[in-house]
Amino acid sequence: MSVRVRFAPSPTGLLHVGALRTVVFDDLFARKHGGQNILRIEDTDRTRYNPDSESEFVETLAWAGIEFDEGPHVGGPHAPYRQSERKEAGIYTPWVEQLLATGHAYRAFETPDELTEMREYQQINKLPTGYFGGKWRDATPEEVETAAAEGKPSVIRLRIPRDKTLVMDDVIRGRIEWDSNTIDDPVLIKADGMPTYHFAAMVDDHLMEITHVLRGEEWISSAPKHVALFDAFGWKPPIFVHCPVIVGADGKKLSKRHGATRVLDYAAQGFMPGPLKNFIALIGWSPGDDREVMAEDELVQAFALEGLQPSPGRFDFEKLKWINGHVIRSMSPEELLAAIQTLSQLAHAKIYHFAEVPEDEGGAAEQTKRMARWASLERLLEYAESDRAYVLQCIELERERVTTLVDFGEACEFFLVEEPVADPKAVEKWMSQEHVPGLLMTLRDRLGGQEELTVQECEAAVRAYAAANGFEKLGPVVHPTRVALTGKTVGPGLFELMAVLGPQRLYKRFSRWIG
RNA sequence: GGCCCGGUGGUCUAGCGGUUUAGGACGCCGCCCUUUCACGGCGGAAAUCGCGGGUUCGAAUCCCGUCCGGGCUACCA
Repeated sequence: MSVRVRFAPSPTGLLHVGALRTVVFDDLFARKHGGQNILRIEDTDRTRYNPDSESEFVETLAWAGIEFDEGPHVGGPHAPYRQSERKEAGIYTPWVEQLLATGHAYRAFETPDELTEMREYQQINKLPTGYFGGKWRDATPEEVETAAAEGKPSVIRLRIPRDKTLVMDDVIRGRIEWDSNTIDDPVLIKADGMPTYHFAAMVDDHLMEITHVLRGEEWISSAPKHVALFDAFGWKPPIFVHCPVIVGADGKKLSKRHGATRVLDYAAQGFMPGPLKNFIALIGWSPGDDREVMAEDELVQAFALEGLQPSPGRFDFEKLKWINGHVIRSMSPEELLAAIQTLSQLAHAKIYHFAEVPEDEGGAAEQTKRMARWASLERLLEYAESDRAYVLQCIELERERVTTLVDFGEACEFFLVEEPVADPKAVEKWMSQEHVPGLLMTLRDRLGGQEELTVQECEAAVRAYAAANGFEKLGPVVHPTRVALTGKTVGPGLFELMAVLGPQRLYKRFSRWIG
């Protein structure tokens, strides 16, 4: 039987990096085995439903380049793929009836208040909390009928068998056992008629012929309920793979405090899908050897459940930056320009850079910075429309000193503006020396009038000046020239940058500094 | 409180009883390259493998205990 996995998010909010990693594993695993990856929307909680959530998922997954073989947007043999729609279609009803008929499930008529009271009593008396079947688990059919006739709202619970050992074989951790007496009876159908996760997800996994369930380790605790459900139906459970969670720098669950958790925020900041997925896959998984930076195909080939790790991993932003920059350096200027263009079309990218920033994340100052970064990037793109070749050369020179796509905007800025803003410190340090006006004039006269320039010509001119004026080291010649041309003390090699700027820009920029 | 999961340098990890003076990567430090910053190269600091007991000729690797961290304990997923 071919491998079938599913990504089953609940549309309650954003798609965060932890969820992305789960899909990445699903995707890698399915592709490795030529199987199918299915998207299923678990929208059984009406109170937490967020109408924007599904489009967030779609946008994020599209950005990440993860495609599904079946799902709400591509259809498939097991449609519909939204649980609310499946409920409407009556898919769950016969299965509940079956459980009721076979005695594996029962109706319970407690009100929420009664349940709260019960839980408080259990906590005070240090008993395990949960519904272990007070009056309704063992109620007579007559009692149930009476309550139903009175129109009392009820839920349907699974009757967890007593005095049994419930077993789940987890691929990562092996066999895990529970004394069934410690497992309370889970609600299968809520009073509003909607199925719970416990019920809908398991029934759907069975109906959709899911072979492997990859989910977060926070699900381990409810796994015995799930295996009991499969037992009740007499179904063979899927293979469970409980992936370790990704935590923040403090070891706690990843949250806003550690920076972005929203995948689209990373996209907006100029991280590319390949490196992000690569990086994230390495938290909790390893190919078993020393490989780290891998191409998509290589990742697919290398992926194996055996490489999964049981312990939670931390999200190391520094390493993400490294891998993103590393991949940037392996790309051609054309590919980079295309990637920047794609980024500029990502709706969330612009939103991110203009959105108000909360005080604890930098506030207004940070927002101003982001807006400036975005403006620089747009300027780069705009310039590329009129002089694509020039922009490509700029990208090539800056490629090895950026870590994200967005960085290219500010990195290339001095190439693109008429008059680069000069860093006052740089000016103070290099421009007040006596020889500077003469130096700039010499270079301007020698290079500024040419048709075009090669790197060699630029280098020759600078070296000639140094030799003619008795400079043994190039520094005092190079630095002022760089400041005159770029306004900065850092950047690409001077000769390369001069050649790219070209004679006309050189002429203008030198002239600014000559009386 | 109960049940469950986890524990190799700061971080991600390799390791599955002996070839290990515990390997790689990020980060950090230094050197080299060099006109700067970076990239790249080289080198370094950094882990008594949570701790304590066993088992064994031999344990990070197996067993038990213990501590610490985390999850669940909802008519949420």
